[in-house]
Amino acid sequence: MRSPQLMIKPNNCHSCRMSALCLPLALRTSDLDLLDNAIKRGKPMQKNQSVFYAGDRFTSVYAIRSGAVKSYCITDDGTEQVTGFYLPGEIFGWDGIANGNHSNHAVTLETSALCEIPFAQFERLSATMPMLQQHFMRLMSKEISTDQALITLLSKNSAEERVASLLISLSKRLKSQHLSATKFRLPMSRADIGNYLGLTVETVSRVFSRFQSFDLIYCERKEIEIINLKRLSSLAHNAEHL
Amino acid sequence: MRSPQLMIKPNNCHSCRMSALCLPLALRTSDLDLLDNAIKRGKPMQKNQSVFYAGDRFTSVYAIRSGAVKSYCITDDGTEQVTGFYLPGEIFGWDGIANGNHSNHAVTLETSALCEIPFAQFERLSATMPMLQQHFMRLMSKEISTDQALITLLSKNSAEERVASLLISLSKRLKSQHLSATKFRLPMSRADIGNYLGLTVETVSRVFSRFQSFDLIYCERKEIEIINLKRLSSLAHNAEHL
DNA sequence: CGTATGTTTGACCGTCGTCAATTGTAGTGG
DNA sequence: CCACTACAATTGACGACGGTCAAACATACG
Repeated sequence: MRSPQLMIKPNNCHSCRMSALCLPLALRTSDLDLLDNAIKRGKPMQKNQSVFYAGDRFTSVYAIRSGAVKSYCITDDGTEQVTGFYLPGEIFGWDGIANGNHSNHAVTLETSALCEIPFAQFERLSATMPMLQQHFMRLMSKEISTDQALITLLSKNSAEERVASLLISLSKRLKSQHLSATKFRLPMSRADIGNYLGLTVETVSRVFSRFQSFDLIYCERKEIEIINLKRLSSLAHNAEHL
Repeated sequence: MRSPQLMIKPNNCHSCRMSALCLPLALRTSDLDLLDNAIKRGKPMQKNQSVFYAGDRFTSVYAIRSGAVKSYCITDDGTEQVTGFYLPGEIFGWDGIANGNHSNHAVTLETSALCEIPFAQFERLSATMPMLQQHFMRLMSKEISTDQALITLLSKNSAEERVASLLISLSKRLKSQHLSATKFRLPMSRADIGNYLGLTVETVSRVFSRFQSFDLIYCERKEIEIINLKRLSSLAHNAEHL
């Protein structure tokens, strides 16, 4: 079941092609070694596995090497609220630095390989490495930007604009990882998309159908191809920071 | 024009009744002095004054002593998006730690007194004061929680639930500052409320009218009194972290 | 006092949610 | 390997919530 690429494991942060994302650039080589020892690598997980639960003690953040993860929480009335999708090269798990407990659940959407980055190590290292601390604040700040982009999306945009924005966001993020920007597999279900975008499954499905009839995209279940990136982008006003 | 209470200026952080919110509790007295010198106090501002603009170099965060502030940004299509309301005792201006520039505008909603807290000082002090750094991360993390609560509100809740949530949120925050939880003045316009909650002015107005006809609230323009806090709270599922 | 702005209310309509039925897909065990 | 089941996705019919447009009204400010 494990795909072969999961076996490609860089044995340290030096050789990992994602280190630029996970780690501050200005890190001295000696410091990188320190960090390198702290990180728990590997952890190949199959679909629908929990990375952490809401309420769990916050100990680490996680970088995605391959696969995809969604974060969500359960609202007071017991319904699920998807709070984010995370792709290769991205870090998640910031929630709950505040009170020491995760406020979100995190589950894999497909078979995934993660790096666990223990936070205690970071705090210790931060004392001597101001860059590290700054880097983390930037990552948190980026999370805030993303959330605010989503807020704008939800309060101002139509169903079509929301779906277009998500597709463009995924496309851009994949491209930044040197993957195809126009042809990819959606890791999440229509229900997850709808939940994230504040729409019902039915509406999401209808929008996909409409996009297809307009030759904006071609899609077959989760495989998707963006035919007219330009026009799709013009619908996606708020995808920049999503 | 300046209200008398603006003249009540604590001349240092020690005597400020809000220091518990602005500053980490574990700060040693000597450290507090250092910080105290860094903070620019006073700055009484009248209504509709900009605290900072989007794009401004990020230099400080701000604590509200009295008055109220809204933050907002201009989306790609040129429309305003209100991103937050800030009340006495609260800190705003975190946005743009990421890239060194504010991503939001901030304006006073009424005559206000602010404390400007230069960030450079904090970064310098952080080296020797781990608590300070941790405190700041917590505050940022709180911002993330708030945003996610708003996302849930926007994607799952009706107009009535959204308005009720905002009212309850304001009520709780005022109460935490030892102000009345049931009778207060809304610092923002209906338009701002609608913008923040993803509703039109007309809808907000209608909801207010409906709440009034159900004897949940009594309101006359911006003066508001919560008559039935219990029932209003039951409508506000997602006000906890707002 | 007059104008600009904010607020309320009404009538109408469109988008999206709800309910329901159908089809397609993936995973399981005989 | 195929049948069976569970689940995901699609499509249609209908209705409600909230947006749009318009007008009246109240309030703040010069």
